Amino acid sequence: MPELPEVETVRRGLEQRFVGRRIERVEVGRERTVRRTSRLAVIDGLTGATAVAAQRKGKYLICPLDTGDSMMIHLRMSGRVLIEPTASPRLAHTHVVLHLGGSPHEELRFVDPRTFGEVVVYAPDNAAVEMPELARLGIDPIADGLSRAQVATLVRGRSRQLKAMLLDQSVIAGIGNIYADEILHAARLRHDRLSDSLKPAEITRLHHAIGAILRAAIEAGGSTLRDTQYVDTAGQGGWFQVSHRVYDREGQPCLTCGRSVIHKVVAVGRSTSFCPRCQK
DNA sequence: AAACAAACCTGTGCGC
DNA sequence: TGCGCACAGGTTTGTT
Repeated sequence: MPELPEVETVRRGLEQRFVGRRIERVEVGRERTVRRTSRLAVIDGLTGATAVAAQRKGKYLICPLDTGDSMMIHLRMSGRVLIEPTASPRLAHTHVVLHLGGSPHEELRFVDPRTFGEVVVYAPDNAAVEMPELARLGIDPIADGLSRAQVATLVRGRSRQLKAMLLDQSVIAGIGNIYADEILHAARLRHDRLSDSLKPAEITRLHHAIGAILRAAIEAGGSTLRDTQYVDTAGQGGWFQVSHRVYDREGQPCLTCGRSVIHKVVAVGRSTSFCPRCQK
């Protein structure tokens, strides 16, 4: 599912192929995708506008517009942003279409089978009211940078299970289930270790793992799993899944030590995979 | 403060 | 082969 590396890959696609192109016409199919505001608000807010940048905060995509408003897109679990030729057939569950100016004739398509995703047009000056969750986001390890000292502060300031802490967007923004498991494996730490129990060397490993895993995943264009349909704006999948060392590898040998990878459902009902030998 | 559950959806993959 | 059902997951909200 789209987490920081996947969303960052989409952001780069928007930067290259969406920013600077006037939105000539807007179609909103399913109202649920624009439930935050309304069909009319999104059509009015985007028609004639041009995105001046493509930004990312955690898993949120934000495009400031030349009108002064901003467009927010969240992919949630099954959302996709595709930029495709106007003449090409649209996928099922295409809920929002932005016809782009210039050539070639292309349109931005928001596709989302499970309809958890959102497209919002809001006024940045009023973000505290219209997009309150943005203000609650914690540090983005890539966009903001995350120092070892900051990680030390985060883990010492609370007594939480590490996986729950990594998944908490108000602590660190952008990590989801896949990268939480991969980061913890790389750091050789169990998901249920309490944050305030980490020794200095373990904090160092956690800090390093967060940056290393996320950067490698971005480099690989994210993870495309067999059951998910994550693709970038050009419709291409990522390939970081071939580098997963524990996620979705239940019963297979740990690539570090050979011990069978364990799978269990932990807090928040999230499936979790880890190596019982490498991770302590 | 932290853990836990439920809710929102629908395509997929499994067991029978 | 066909059917039904558990499952997947990001985030918010409410409860323990």
